[in-house]
Amino acid sequence: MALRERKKVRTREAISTAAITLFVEHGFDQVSITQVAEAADVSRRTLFAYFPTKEDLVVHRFADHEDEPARVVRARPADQSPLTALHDHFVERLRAHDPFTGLTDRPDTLALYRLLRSTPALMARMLQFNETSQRELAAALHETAATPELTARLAAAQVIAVHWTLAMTNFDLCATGTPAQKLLPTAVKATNQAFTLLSTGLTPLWPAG
Amino acid sequence: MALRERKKVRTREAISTAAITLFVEHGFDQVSITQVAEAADVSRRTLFAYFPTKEDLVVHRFADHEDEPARVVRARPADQSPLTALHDHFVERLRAHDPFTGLTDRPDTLALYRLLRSTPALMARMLQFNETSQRELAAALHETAATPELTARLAAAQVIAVHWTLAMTNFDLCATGTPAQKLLPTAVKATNQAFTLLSTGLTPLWPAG
DNA sequence: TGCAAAAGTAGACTGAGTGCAAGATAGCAC
DNA sequence: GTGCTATCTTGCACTCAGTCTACTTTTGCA
Repeated sequence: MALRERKKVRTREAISTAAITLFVEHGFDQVSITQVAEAADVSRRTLFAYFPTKEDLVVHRFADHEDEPARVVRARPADQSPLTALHDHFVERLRAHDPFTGLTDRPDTLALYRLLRSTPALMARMLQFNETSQRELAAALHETAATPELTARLAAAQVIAVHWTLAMTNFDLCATGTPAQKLLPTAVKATNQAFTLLSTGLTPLWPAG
Repeated sequence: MALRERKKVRTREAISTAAITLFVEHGFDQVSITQVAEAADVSRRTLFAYFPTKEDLVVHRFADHEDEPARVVRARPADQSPLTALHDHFVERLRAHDPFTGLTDRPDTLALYRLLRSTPALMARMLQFNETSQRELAAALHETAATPELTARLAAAQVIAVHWTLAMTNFDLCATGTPAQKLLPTAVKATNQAFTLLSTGLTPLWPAG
């Protein structure tokens, strides 16, 4: 990688780190873009060349996971159902303590999550990621599992909604301070329950008409 | 109702109408708050007394429906399952051409929807409504259907996601210009399919492991 | 008619984000 | 090394959303 490229990566990282550090310490709304730029030792204008909005300074760290569900469905073995693939993958990421699942020990990741949850503007941005995930997952289901378009969209919406609910629930558990290792069994059980619910539907919950 | 109250209602309506008219005509981002205030013949500061943000000028029209799913679940007969109540209610609103379902003929409502869909900031705000709906529905399920908290949250997330998907699908159909009456059978069929999916789960779609 | 509370207004201010034009730096030729 | 070019960076001025404060007008009610 050339010097120019390396510098860009370093600058980007410096800006993001400075931003998150300040935001975590003083709150998202209490820190201005100008302060972030000063802390990262770049001009305000350069900061905007790297991150289009203030929110992106934080949420870009989650952008990689946007198309994860779609990728998982596309990469599954031919004889595996999409739902099983998604289920297995989530449990696997859970065991790896992937922050993507909401289950994590790392203090900086916990602080980042706390920042997200307590800042409406950031949550709104995260929900937009979910929309993208959903659209891509729907496409993947439509193309690889011979699912009609409307059905694929409905299924994708359900899966992503469940995904998000699980992640937020896991984070809330972690936020109490309990070590992730100790919470893993609970989290796995919740995941299994959630995917069973997706798989067998809501009728078993409320059998009556 | 006293004069003061009537005036407030009228002013609020005038501001909102002026805003939506301008936004529909020129686009949300192309119209400034100042222009809206001038069109409604109030000061900028007064406008902000009625609507906290620019987005709210548009989306406040949907705010009433935020707790509709929760209300439906709470108001259902004792022997009816929550899912049936939600299903019946959605079909009923569909037959009434309630804009809430995305199925509508009225040109101004269609224009409003088009505005929403083409403006990311407005869509983001709508998704926040969904979050609230979801939280309230979860509470209603937890309290009236003896559903454990996590289960209630998961179910609520699924229902609201499906709701939103149906509404957007219906709107997309209406946006082509077809009269709502003609689309009703399709929309009802889609709704039935969606609630069946919720009810019996995703396994029937992809039977293999 | 008079008075208190509510509603509206004017104008200055902060902070996010953009456009532009000039300056600094990396890559590459020679 | 020297110079040329493309890219990166910067400063400055600008627009617009949203807030604060202090002031005027209007309404409800005695």
